[in-house]
Amino acid sequence: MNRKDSAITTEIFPSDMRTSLGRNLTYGMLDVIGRAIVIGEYDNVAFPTEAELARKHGVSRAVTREAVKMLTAKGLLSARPRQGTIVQPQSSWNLFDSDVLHWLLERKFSVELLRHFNQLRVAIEPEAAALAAMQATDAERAAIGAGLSRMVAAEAGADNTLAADIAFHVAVLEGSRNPFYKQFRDMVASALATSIHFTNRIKGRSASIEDHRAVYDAILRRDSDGARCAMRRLIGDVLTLIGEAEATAAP
Amino acid sequence: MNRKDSAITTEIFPSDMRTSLGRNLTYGMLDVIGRAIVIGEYDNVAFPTEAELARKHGVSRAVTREAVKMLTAKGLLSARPRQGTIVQPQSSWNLFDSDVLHWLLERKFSVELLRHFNQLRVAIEPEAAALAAMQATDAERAAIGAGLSRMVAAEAGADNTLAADIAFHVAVLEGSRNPFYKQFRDMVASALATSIHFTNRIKGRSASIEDHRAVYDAILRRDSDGARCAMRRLIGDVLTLIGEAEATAAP
DNA sequence: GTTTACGCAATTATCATATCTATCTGACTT
DNA sequence: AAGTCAGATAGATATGATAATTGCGTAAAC
Repeated sequence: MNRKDSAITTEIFPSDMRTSLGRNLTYGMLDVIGRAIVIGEYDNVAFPTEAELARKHGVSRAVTREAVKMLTAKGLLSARPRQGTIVQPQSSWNLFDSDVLHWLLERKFSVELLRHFNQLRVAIEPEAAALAAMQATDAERAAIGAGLSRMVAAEAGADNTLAADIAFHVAVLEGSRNPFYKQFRDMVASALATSIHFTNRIKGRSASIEDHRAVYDAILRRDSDGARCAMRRLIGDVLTLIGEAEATAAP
Repeated sequence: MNRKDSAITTEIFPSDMRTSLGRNLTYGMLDVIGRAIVIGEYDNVAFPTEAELARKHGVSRAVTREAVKMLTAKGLLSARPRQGTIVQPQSSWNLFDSDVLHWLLERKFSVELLRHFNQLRVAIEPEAAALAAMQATDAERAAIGAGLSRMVAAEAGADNTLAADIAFHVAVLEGSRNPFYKQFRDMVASALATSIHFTNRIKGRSASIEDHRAVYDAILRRDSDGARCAMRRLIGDVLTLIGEAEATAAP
């Protein structure tokens, strides 16, 4: 079969496909199967065999196996002869993988997921700010300041609000000089992108900029406790809003 | 070529191979290549082509491709036609992948890595303890208590010290009822396994047990601030020791 | 002289097929 | 019961051929 005939090709190329993934059949399969797993399509049904998957999507078994292997590496699947391929429990998924994260967010908007995100952020980012206050280089401090400037510019309509917000928070993570903290880039970006629809209407942007500036100022004067508290307040506020939303929605 | 003839087979089967990985050629290749990348074997040399890798290790190209795809999924590699396969910068590696973590730790003992670990723990675990104090179920609280009991038993020689310590900290993470926190299982286990050699001699185990008990007590009485502080003290102590070690070693 | 267009070659991407190996099931034996 | 063996199934591996992509050098065009 020619590649042009593949079901995957017509299914997702070229419009729907995630840009961060490559543009070949293997990545297409990865995306389609990964999304289906996260959606829960195989929750109470047996996962297809390699041969079935290959036939259903119109690709070779080699391509199928490569996609399955990638999903195995991300913790979504495991495969054994005779038993077949099985979906792993969610607890073993690698939630910090940006593909997995993307599929999860794409699934459906969930306030609970947003709360989980921000419960993590409230642990990570204040500590990152504290580390940045102590150890960030001049260039890294400048990047944080640049992020703040972009937020100010965005308020005047000269920049994108979300992009500026992300730039600020990512710059703080970078300033921590700890590779593990830097890993939260994607997570923070996703959390902000998701929560922007949620918080936009509730609370004015100007107050938020003051909160961000407090973080920046503390980092500049190398006040790690101050930076930690300021960042904690920033995210704590969002968390409070989320809690209220859950309380009113759930009664 | 028969599987029994493969270089991988003699290279790593059956003794050296990580037990968490499967026992087939693909996982063998994954382990060998992943380790080589993390060690830095390809830092200033071009990464081999698929054909070369396959020939060098005596396996087929299909197996090689599957291993490369898994490493791509973990962020260590990227592949494009004509350009070849290239090692990604460390910043895009997925450090929360337990394989990557394992290769990193295996590389060589580094106080800096241990510090990075514990700088993350000091963010995560106190917050997890605070969440557990508020939301953990009775069963989860009991699991934390069981971990503490095992630590006491270990002191009397009736249990393994490291395993008990890990059980306690993992139970706290589970008690947070947040899937993102639960992801740090492997990281905390690795950090504890690594740091046990480091802290054992410096500070008595009994003091540590009292610190752990303080966390447990706070969680039991649903005192989230107390749990956060107690856990923070626990890990902060380790961090201080690491800092002192770096200060005396560096100059 | 600079830019564009084109074609070659290298490398990954894909396919098809055959065979091997691990493991589950169930029957058979002890 | 407990152990052993045979068949069936699904993943694991090998092989060789073809397709698609793209970096790069070269020639043509301006």
